[in-house]
Amino acid sequence: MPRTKAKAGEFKRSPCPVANTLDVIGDKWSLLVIRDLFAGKTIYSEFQVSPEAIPTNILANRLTRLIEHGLVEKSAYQERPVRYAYTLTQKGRELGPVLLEMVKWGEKYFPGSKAMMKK
Amino acid sequence: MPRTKAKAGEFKRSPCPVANTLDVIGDKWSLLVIRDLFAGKTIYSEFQVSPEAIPTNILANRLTRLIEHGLVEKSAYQERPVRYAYTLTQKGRELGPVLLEMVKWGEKYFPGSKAMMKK
DNA sequence: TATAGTAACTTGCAAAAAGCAAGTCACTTG
DNA sequence: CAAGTGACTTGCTTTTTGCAAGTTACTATA
Repeated sequence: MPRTKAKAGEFKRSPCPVANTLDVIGDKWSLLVIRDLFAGKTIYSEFQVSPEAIPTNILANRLTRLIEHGLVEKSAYQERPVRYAYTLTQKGRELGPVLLEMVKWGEKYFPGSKAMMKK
Repeated sequence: MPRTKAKAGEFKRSPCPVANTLDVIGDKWSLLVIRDLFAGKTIYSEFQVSPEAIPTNILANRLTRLIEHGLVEKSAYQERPVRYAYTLTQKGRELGPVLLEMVKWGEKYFPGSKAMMKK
């Protein structure tokens, strides 16, 4: 029997804001999806063609997780066939500074790497 | 046959600084160890008593990874018995701003969470 | 109308990483 | 010399990843 699905934020492993933040975005992929959203990408296939080549099942999983945590919204932008656009919520956009600091650090310590983020 | 051990930074999944940064600290635990180092912790047992209760094998693994990536240094601070102190390198300390932004975001979106980081 | 194509996922399964408990090693202390 | 302690390591089960193939709902073409 699968265990009961936990709602976003229901369990906390600690009272530390860093730990709580990591429980939402602490993995190899979530912040890359958010980076793409900042870069203006909105549809499934756009995320797939990023240079890191995220596996499709992981992408689907991360998008629903980000929605559950309230960082991303999904809305149909056309019918027949229905197509969805993913966009950042205010909560998601407020991760911009985190991303920005990672860009700075990454550009400094991985020479040759270069951000392509929109502001 | 186990595959050849990759040196830190040898392979890159993309030219993006965010992706490269995540390859170093993109998991649930690494930044918590770094947080503890910022908080002044230096020895193994101190990291273990943090509220998140990191499993001992994961702690050992993360410390060596952080050393391999040049974010942390290990030095004996006493002989008989030999005891080691872990400290941040300059490269590691420069992750401070990333941590700081996570603290801000976490404090905003996880009411009740409160940072205990030293500056 | 049948055939092919496409976007957006879902499913199945093997491999890698995480997590828990117990064990080891080098000492120190009573 | 028996017990204790800090710092890990090992073994094993569970969970998460990652790859590939399959599915669904349409559209476009012959």
